[in-house]
Amino acid sequence: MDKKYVSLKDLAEELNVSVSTVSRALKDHPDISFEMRQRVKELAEMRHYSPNPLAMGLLKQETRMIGVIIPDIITHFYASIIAGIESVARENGYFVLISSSNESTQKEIESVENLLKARVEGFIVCLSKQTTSYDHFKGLLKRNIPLVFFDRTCLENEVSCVTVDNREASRKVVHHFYQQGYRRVAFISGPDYLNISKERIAGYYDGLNDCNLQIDPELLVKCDLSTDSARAAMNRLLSLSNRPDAVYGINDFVVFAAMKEIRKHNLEVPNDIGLVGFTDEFHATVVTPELTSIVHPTFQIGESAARLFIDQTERGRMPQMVILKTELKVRESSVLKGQPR
Amino acid sequence: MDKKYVSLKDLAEELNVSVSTVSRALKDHPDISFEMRQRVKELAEMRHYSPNPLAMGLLKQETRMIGVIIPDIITHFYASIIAGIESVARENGYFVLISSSNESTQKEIESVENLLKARVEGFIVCLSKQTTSYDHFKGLLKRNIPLVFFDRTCLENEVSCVTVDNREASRKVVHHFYQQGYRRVAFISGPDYLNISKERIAGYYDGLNDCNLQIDPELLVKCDLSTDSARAAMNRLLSLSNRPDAVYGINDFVVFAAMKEIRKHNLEVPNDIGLVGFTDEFHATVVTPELTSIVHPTFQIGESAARLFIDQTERGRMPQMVILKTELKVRESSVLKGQPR
DNA sequence: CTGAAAGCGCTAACAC
DNA sequence: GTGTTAGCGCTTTCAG
Repeated sequence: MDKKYVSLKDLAEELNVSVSTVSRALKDHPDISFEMRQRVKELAEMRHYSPNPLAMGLLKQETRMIGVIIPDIITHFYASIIAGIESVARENGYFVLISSSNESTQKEIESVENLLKARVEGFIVCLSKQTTSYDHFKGLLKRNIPLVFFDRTCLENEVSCVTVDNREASRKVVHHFYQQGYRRVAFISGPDYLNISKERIAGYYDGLNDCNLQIDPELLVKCDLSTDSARAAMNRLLSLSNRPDAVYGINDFVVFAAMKEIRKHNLEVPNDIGLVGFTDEFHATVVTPELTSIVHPTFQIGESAARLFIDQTERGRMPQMVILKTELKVRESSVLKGQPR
Repeated sequence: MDKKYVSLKDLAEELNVSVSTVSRALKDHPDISFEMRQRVKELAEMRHYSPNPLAMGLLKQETRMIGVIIPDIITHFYASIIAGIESVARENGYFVLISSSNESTQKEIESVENLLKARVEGFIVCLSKQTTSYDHFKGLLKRNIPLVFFDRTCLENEVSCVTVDNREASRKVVHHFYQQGYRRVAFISGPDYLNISKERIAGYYDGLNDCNLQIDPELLVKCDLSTDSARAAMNRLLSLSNRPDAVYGINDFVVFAAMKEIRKHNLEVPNDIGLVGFTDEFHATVVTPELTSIVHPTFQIGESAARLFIDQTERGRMPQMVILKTELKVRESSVLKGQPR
């Protein structure tokens, strides 16, 4: 099989000039005569020349590759963020190498190592839900390798992060429930060490306080974000002697599980129990009743993360924090059909 | 900023030997003394040496990168296939570069060009729904660049393809409807030039014939796979003087749209109209009633595609066709609650 | 205005 | 056993 790509050398030979002349001509170096530039460019065009990124990378010590580590790629939330990252990356001439941690710290560490071996220039990461030790990321910082976290973050003081106004969002949810006439608002949260859990819990409390609702520890339950544990959490709520009349879930996935559990108990959404989710995945509009949810600006999260990354890599910017606004999209699952109680 | 990675040269200098000695020692070349091998390996370990893939790629003219082009990354179907591709790729030391066509032929062509510029070794592709001319892929074949299609395929005689038993699957759907007592089975298909449309229509006819149901051209409607056109298609069916009592959709997405339209007309699933989808995305179990659907073995599709790719690249295998089995997962949307009619 | 040469990190053929 | 050298494709001094 013959060579697949033409090199500068090939062009040079064909034109009977040196490689360096060709190289310069293609970059419009002023030293090169106009005529020569024309000739070179013409031939390059004709032969479909494209510079070999490997050679460039080797020379410049840069690969134009960004390593992205996410818990998984099949959740709409992450897929959509990746789309955002990709779009900014592409605009700036970067490629994206994706690696899934499958929510396992072990695989997350491996992902870092593998991507490093591939010589990515830096990382954009959403922590696995298991991860509580951050040594593998501290190592990157020590080596001055650019790093950006989104959604689930850590080391916030030293690393660029992109999140949403989790606390404010949660507060809005409680307000909304209150306005609809719900009075016993429960929250199904995630693991305590995750920033998103902490922030959303804080906002939940804020909201309860704002509305003069009593904080009842029984109404704050936790799950590990899996379907099973979400169901279990919902069951705990349903078995309370004084069960909630509204449930807010840390993400839509959890809420879908809760919804099924509620139905199993022959209770009805929204009249017996109001329901609000977080993320607003596509499915939110597919379920019946349609799910009220905090809209996560997923694509923009990706875009912001990529932009922070590039700022850091190319312009040496200091780490910064970007907090995006969310919005409560009210649908059927939290709107009382009868008169508000 | 100092150098981020240690090179063979660094190791060589530290050990006062030549670069080639180090290189050979690390590969357990028999020429090198056992003692030297030990010393070299030890230091390499200590310094976290990892070979520079750019240098290797330049030398060997290979990048170990696979270009993957998909209509989009946020649909569960594609995301899940990518996960499959990635898993096999990783096992075999390949990286995956993903590029979305956004269902546009133009962007598909650009994706090919960009990935080529990045020097991917070959492609795994699912055609955009717009694509009817295949010149950009023929070009790859001419240049002997490995190519594998999945799901939406073309050039089947010259290119490796991974699909599912579309025809058989459709037939099974019609049989199922028939057994449940449905008699006017409609099919919402996609654009005619797509292989998946053709094959599923063929199976739909097969099924009707098997069951001695009359083929009524009014019951075969087409959409461009968008929500809007799916809704329009469903509306056409609902406005028929003799409307269908069962609807089969070319994918779940289309069926969700149809479901909404049915509800708008105050008809009930499954009693007024039975519903079956294709793909079995996660949402299938989230909607009410839960959706009966053909289970698409998405992860395996990805795995197979990647394996075909590697067979072709590394073992020079001829193009082949892999057809995976599907299964009908019966849920609520197609099971009559009252007595079968 | 253009060419020669070095070097990015690595391997392999060829010395010795 | 180990070192030397050339070369993969490219840019960039330094010469001329």
